[in-house]
Amino acid sequence: MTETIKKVNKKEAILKAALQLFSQRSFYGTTMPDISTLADVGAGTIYRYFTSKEALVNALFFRIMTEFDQRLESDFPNGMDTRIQFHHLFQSLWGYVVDNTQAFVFINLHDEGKYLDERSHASFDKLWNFITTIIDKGQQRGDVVDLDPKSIVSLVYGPLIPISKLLINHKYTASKDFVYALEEATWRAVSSK
Amino acid sequence: MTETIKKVNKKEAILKAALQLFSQRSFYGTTMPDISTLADVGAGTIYRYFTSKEALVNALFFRIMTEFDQRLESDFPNGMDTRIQFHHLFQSLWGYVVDNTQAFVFINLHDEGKYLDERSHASFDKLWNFITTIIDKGQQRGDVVDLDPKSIVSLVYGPLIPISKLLINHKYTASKDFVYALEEATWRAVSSK
DNA sequence: AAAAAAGGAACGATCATTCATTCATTTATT
DNA sequence: AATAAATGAATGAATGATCGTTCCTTTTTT
Repeated sequence: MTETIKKVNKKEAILKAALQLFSQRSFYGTTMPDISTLADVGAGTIYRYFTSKEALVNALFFRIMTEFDQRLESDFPNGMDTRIQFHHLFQSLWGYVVDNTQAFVFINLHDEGKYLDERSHASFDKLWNFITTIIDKGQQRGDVVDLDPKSIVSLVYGPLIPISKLLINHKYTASKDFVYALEEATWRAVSSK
Repeated sequence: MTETIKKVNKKEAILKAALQLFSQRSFYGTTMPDISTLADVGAGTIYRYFTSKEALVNALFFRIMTEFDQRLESDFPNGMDTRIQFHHLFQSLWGYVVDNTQAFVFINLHDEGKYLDERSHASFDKLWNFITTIIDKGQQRGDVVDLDPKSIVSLVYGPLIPISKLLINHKYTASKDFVYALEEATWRAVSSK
């Protein structure tokens, strides 16, 4: 199975290099030779795994969004009350950004790119819709303030964008206590009480 | 003075076109021919006003950050209490984003670009530092929750990033009442009480 | 030995930028 | 006032560099 392992290694090396460069320099600011050099593969090898630069960015975007969404949706406390659900949402959101800062920067740098295909857009919408649904149910129970769900999702998700830039530049450290204090502050904004 | 007027018009046409294209397609995704076509000037004309593509993006970034900062700092209620200062901050922040959505998208798409010079970085830091100072003083008075100022600034500034993307796509309308309700929600997060 | 994978030189396209030239306006000369 | 000379803003074809991609060759695997 050396063959398969190598194949996987090459493909993963390309995706890893692409993530690093796209998150630092953006899609158009990154060249295929840049990626092949960092991945330590020949320029032509990339095209054995991805039909084009666009196909590569879409494969990466879709994979990252799917992993992100799974992290939010897995172990979600479906039966529990709103505050507990919010706790799970907030902590898994912050947990993902702390553990995958580069991926989160990549997402927010590219989510409006015209090179993204339908599948990529759908994967982004899936995560956004999941958060919206949680907020929506909280509102139906009367636990979440009666505001446009889009605003509330932005209130929860938005702060992570500047935070992820600080994390990348090592100008921020997200300790457990820290994140919990921010959860409480955000809950104060979102709660109906 | 026809000459001067024409000069100003060309320069402004170039900056206007550059803002539109950079905010839609990013710096590297926009070509100089793209800009000259949209501005309705010859390709070489851009180089009469800006020495390079980098000089153009820096001129634009600096101008936009300076205008944004002036909007926040002008008429700021320096003597007043924290809640009133927060009201002014929040409303001028949202007011700017609603009136200059394209500019705000441009800022957040390019603020980490390696093509930005020292002057551009300083203009970004100036705005960020202004907000930080307001939060800091509120904390000293005991009115603002005792959290890292960077987190609090992100809590106030961050939500505007997804909101600006929704505004660009005409999927969000920011009415007066709406923004005021969000101000109150955000104040609940930020307030020490 | 045959087949698959990998490599990288080479290709046409397109990039940022340059520069010789045009042309409208101002200044100088009569 | 009329005309000629000078100016400099504007242009866009041309340039060298670099892009994404291809394809022939070499290496590795079976």
